[in-house]
Amino acid sequence: MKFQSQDCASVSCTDPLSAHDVSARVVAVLRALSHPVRLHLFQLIAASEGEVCICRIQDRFDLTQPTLSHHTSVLRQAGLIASRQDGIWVHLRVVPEALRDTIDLLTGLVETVSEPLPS
Amino acid sequence: MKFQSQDCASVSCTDPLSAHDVSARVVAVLRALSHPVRLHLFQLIAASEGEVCICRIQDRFDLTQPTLSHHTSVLRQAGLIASRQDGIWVHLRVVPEALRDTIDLLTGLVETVSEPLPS
DNA sequence: GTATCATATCGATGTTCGTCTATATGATGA
DNA sequence: TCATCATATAGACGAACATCGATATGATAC
Repeated sequence: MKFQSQDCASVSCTDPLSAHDVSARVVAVLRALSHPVRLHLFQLIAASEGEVCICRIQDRFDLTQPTLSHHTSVLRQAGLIASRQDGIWVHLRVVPEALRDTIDLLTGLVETVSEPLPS
Repeated sequence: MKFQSQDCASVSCTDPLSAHDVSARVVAVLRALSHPVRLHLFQLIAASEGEVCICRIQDRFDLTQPTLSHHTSVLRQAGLIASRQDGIWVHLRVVPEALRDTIDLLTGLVETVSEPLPS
């Protein structure tokens, strides 16, 4: 008898509650933070009281000004930070709500695994 | 008088508790999950009871087998999943501890912002 | 007005990533 | 042994990304 063109005997996997658009936004946030410079940048801004001037951040990195500007732009487009113009300077602040969905999704995944047998 | 070659009058930003190696691992985890296919893949595995056979996952994606194999490899190298060989088949399971540091770091960032004036 | 500053944008370049086809690996059944 | 299966690996190729130098933008001081 030929080898049955069959899958293994394990149970099929099920899709977790759709929410495709949520996943898309979460992916965008994860992508924005998945670069060492941007994660550090975000940490610096978050650790500041309220907001930080970009000029105070530049010398923390061994990168040119356009490169830093690019990274802040990525964070801004992901909704993770917002900026306020103050004369010549630009002050950055974190938008904490932007992380909510991401944290919730990751936490949910861990909990799903920890409790494999929901009654 | 010339324009002072000076920074703005805002306060300097401070580095949050070093932990450079933690950040590096967190970045690796974020990178691994920052692709729609891999996030979905991870969700499918996490939503399964204990583990899933790869053969059960393939048809959920419109991708070739080598491409899926590549993505599972990325998740495995990030420590997010582990695999068990069972004859011809390979079963995948989530390693929930791998997400701990990442969740903690992100949660910490949000809390830092929410409470701008620690006494 | 002009000069000078902080920041943003443009365009180029090398590197990394995602995907594919083709093939290898290693296990199973006959 | 040999054929067939599930999965992994190799190599190629185009797309996306990180970085840079050069330049633009727009605000301030004179």
